[in-house]
Amino acid sequence: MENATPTGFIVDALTRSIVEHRLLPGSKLVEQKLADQFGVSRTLIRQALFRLSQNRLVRMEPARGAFVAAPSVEEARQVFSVRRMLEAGMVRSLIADLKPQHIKALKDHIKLEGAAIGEGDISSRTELLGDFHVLMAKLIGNTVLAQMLGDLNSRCALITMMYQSDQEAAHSQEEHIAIVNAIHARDEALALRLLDEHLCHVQAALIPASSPSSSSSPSKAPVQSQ
Amino acid sequence: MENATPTGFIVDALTRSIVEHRLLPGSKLVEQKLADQFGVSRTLIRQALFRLSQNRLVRMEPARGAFVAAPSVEEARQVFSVRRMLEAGMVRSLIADLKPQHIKALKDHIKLEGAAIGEGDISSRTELLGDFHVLMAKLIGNTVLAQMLGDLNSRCALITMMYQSDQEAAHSQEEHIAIVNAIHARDEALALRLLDEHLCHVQAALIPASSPSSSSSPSKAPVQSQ
DNA sequence: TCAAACCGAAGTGTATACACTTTTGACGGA
DNA sequence: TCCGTCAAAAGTGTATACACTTCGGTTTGA
Repeated sequence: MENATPTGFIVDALTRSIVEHRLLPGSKLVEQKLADQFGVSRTLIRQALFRLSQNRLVRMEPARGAFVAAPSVEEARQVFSVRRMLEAGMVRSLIADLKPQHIKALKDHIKLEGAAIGEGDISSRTELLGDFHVLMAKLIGNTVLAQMLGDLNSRCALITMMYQSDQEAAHSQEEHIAIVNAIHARDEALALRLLDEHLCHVQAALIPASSPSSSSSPSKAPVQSQ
Repeated sequence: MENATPTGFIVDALTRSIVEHRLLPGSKLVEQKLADQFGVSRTLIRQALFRLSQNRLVRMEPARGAFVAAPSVEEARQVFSVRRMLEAGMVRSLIADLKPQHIKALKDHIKLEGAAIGEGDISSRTELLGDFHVLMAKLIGNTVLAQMLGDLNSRCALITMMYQSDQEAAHSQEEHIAIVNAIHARDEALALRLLDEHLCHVQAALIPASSPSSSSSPSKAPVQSQ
């Protein structure tokens, strides 16, 4: 995630602010204020906002400005649907060409998760729980996939951080452990089932009073800070 | 694809130029020249180039400028791997909740493909053959997925257009027909097998003297126009 | 002859200026 | 009181200016 360019620095800073809910969904992002805050000109702020709008973390309305995105329940559902598709294929690939160091990397990662959960570090915990999935993509050597999963992650990290409780985080980690064990045993059917359940659990925990299952709910009125 | 904003117009125009190989991979994109050409200032050109670099159609090097991307064989392999994962899940979803109008939409689309292939309109043919896959995403009501597939498509359309022959295009369309028939028959196993084969064929046709199957080949030196 | 240093041209990176749009709040009439 | 109008303020959209980096070619010293 290291980004040396000024724009990259601003993008990272804003991403953190959004994901950690220091900027609430729906908040207006006024260019000049951000420019003053970061000590740069509007030029760089605008570049950063455009990049964030392509990540779907920010929504831009012509001549009206940039707002922190407020993903609808329906959008979250679609994102998780895509993740299930991607990750099923990923686990198959991983099992098909499994190496000892893969298992070691996954287990090491789970230890990190455990540490963050134990310390109650919510920001780091959310990041690590998401990175577990990105790590699998990297292990099968598919950087394209890894980046897509990373984007999908941050796209809904905003929701994750808002709703996920301590208990749910711990539960997520237990499921990660079970998945790694199934992979280790090269039990593809079990790993796929566990993964699908895991993603469904995460999704279900995020969506408060879920709409039945239908599509295209009119995006709920977001928080309108400022 | 309609985009009313000036930047969007420039992005679309450059995308077409790249995909249709009027701009060759590796070409340098000088901001002032493009600005003169489009009759706007460098500001808008820069915005467009940044957007294209996030699509991976353009690669930007700090203080050196923007270049038309030259995806490596390895990257193409990864993109197709991701597509296979996504589209397998998509076809399952589609069959699970199949409606008559879905079949109609797919068959209508195939007719369009046939027309473009008959007329030898290479640009339109490539676009339609790619849109077949996006259409399936739209039919299952997943716009997130549809957009991802669209991005993946354009990301390698550059390669597709470069290598795909008339014969291969016709072959692609025949495979589309077979897939739709399998979907119509709700034969999931057959549809999945045909889809996987189809994507493998497209991929194989694109990659000239493919590296065996291993990962992370050092990206080959691209065409260095100018 | 060759290589390293140098200089000007070309091009990118950032800041600023200004035009145009949207918002806000006050005023006036019904 | 309420609604429509209008003007000032705030904010976005685009162009331009200028500093800094990179690239090519020439000169200079050994």
